[in-house]
Amino acid sequence: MNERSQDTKTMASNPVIVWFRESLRVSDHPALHAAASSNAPVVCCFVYDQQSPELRPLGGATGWWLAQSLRALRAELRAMGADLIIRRGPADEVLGDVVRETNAGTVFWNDVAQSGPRALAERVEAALGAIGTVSRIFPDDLLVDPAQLRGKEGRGLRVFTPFWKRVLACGDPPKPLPAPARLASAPGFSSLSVDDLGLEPTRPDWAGGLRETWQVGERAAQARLAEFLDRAARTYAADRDRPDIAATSRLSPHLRFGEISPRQIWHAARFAAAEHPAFAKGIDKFLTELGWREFSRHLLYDHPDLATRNLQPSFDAFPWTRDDAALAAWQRGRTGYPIVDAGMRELWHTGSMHNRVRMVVASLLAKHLLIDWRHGEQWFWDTLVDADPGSNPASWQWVAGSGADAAPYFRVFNPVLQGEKFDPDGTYVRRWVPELARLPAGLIHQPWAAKPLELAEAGVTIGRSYPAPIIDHKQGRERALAAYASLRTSD
DNA sequence: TTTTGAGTTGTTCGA
DNA sequence: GTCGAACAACTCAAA
Repeated sequence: MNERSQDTKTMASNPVIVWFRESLRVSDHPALHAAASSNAPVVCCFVYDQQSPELRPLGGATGWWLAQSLRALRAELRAMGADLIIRRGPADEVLGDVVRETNAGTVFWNDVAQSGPRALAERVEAALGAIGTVSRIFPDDLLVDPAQLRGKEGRGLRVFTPFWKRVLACGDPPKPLPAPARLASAPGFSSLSVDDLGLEPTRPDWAGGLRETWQVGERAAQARLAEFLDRAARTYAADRDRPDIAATSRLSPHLRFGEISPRQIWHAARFAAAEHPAFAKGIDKFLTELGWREFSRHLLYDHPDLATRNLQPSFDAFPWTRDDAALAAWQRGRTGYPIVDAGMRELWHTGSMHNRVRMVVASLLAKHLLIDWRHGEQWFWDTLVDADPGSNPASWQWVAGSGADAAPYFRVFNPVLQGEKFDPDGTYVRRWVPELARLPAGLIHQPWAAKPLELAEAGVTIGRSYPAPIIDHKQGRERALAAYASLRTSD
């Protein structure tokens, strides 16, 4: 009886809309939670917007991930009694259409604390306001609001350690919200299918490796976090730099699309550290990595053009070279440096690369090859499933030396030493560069130094089955140091 | 306001 | 093999 009258009342009220942006999940989703609490029918809407100039277009790999993530979200919502309405077009126009179709009085969404997405959201809010619709916006994608974390002269902090101390001093972020048990659904509005968005490759189908590698979606993200905290967090501090060991959380693409929130990660990690004191060190280190994501997005908040402009203006005079052949060799994993080639091939196949190796490949491109970091950033943007608008450009600038708290110019990675130090048995290289698999560990990171007999036994011919180094390390290093020195004398 | 100390992730060289 | 110093100077944050 009660239920029935409740239903009648609910059906009578106008629906509300939840605009899904980056938070492709149902738990700890402030906008969805608030919409569900209103007891009105909920229309969940995703707008694929390639037209609004405020948004950076997705890369290929993130596009593929988005398609999988939308399917997972739609399944979650259907299990709760609602559907996901997918539309395409400029978000302000599309949401206006959906409001008119549904007669909704309120649109809820989670904030994305970046100037582009915020500018778009402001246009949406204005368009909705013009037709008498209320917008309700909730903080979501960061632990701390960048506007609340200011240094002198109102600027954002540009050194990581004080930044992270300030974030920690803010105390725990809000506790994660539960997923709504069920949603009062509004019936049948037209929707595109995920296939209609054309986010997935057909010919050639380059996504096979991505499908093999990843389980996409909120449930997979939660499972991965639980598994990491249960097992790998214990050794994380010691092993996180080892690409040959599965020591990292691999949560970054899930975070990128908000399949899991930073608050959920924070609280789960703190809980695990309290349960297992032996994990505390690893977990602190892990949370620091969450801090780098936070730091990068705060930088992006203050510097919307982070992906295109040097944070240190002195770098505008840097003598980058143009070398399309070298860039292509780097992209394809044919530089002749095994650790670099392994990383670039891992990237192409899986849409990801171990963090340590990202630094090595980036250093080779920007320093040995003197190729503008923006080319590397764009390649990563297109090929990484976790390509993040903050982390990706901030990290590239960090390696190149033009960024915040950046690596000093004289820090040029030696790809042989890095390989020997972090992939000591050559396991990682053997996996991704199979033509070198039969070389012994002592030679696998510098095959050109092997004796003819050793190469013959391993079936390797330098220059034929595997390239000679694209540039001699010592020579490349000296050239890089000279280029960086020119910045200081040029003004 | 001025001063002071510090700043994710390295490499090389020479003792 | 191991160890410490040099590799620069600057910007940043906080006392």
